[in-house]
Amino acid sequence: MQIATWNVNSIRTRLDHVVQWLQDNPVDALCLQETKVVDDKFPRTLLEELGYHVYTSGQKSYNGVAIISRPPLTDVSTGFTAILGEDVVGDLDEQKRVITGVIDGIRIINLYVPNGSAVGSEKYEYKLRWLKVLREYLQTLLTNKTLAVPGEQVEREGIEICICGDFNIAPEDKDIHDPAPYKGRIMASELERQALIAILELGFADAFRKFNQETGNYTWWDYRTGGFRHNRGWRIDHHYLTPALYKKSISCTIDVAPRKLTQPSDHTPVIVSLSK
DNA sequence: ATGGCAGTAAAATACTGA
Repeated sequence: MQIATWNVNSIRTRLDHVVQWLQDNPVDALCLQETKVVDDKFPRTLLEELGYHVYTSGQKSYNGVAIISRPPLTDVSTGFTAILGEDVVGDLDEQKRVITGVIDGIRIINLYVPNGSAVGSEKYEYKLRWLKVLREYLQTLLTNKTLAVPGEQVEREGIEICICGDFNIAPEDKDIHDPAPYKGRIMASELERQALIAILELGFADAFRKFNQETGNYTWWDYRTGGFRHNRGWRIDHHYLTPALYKKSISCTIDVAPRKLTQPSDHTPVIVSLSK
């Protein structure tokens, strides 16, 4: 079982790259972020012709997530509200950043965590609030096995979980090419890292760091500063696994090839492989 | 300290990203 994550920065602009990549890397599931398109306009045909099922939660211009899955997903839901209810979630589902479904007993949760703009900004507060609700969402999926519908008990599938996506957080300084100037700044601030740790303490582990402890491994490079050419990047796209899946993981690799293409996304795919 | 580049919506710039 291979599960990949890739922030494509517009699926319509990057469709050729995604189709080519899936032909070269026939993963079981590909989680996309920043699709930037409403569901009706999502370019699904070529992906379906490759033999994939397409599940989307999109909006105009911004955000948007999708799961491209070879077997059909079961128990698909989008947003936090489906699991937590409106009272807890408030307006957080207006931005389309969450989609989940189950294959082979594994719940895949595809996330596009808010960027947060700058520490101290309104968007930063939104990011922290979003991460707090994400923790509740994951806790509910891990433990309660119930839907948020009052009085209704629903047995949920897929208690083993693979969270993946664009977290917009570098967990450690070694995930940043040059951490010093970014100390305390967006994607590296203490409160963001603490919020991520609080989530991982529910029982998730970083698949990539099981296999590689080195710095210099990045998943995003800034368009503006020739970042990729100089490998001035950040590792902000992650897979987090529950213990049984973590044990079963046999590799987690960053594929830098798509970042070298013309007109690339600023992110590149990350793939986790799980043994049977 | 700011902008660099890129995508979207829309028709020129404004907004957002990270």
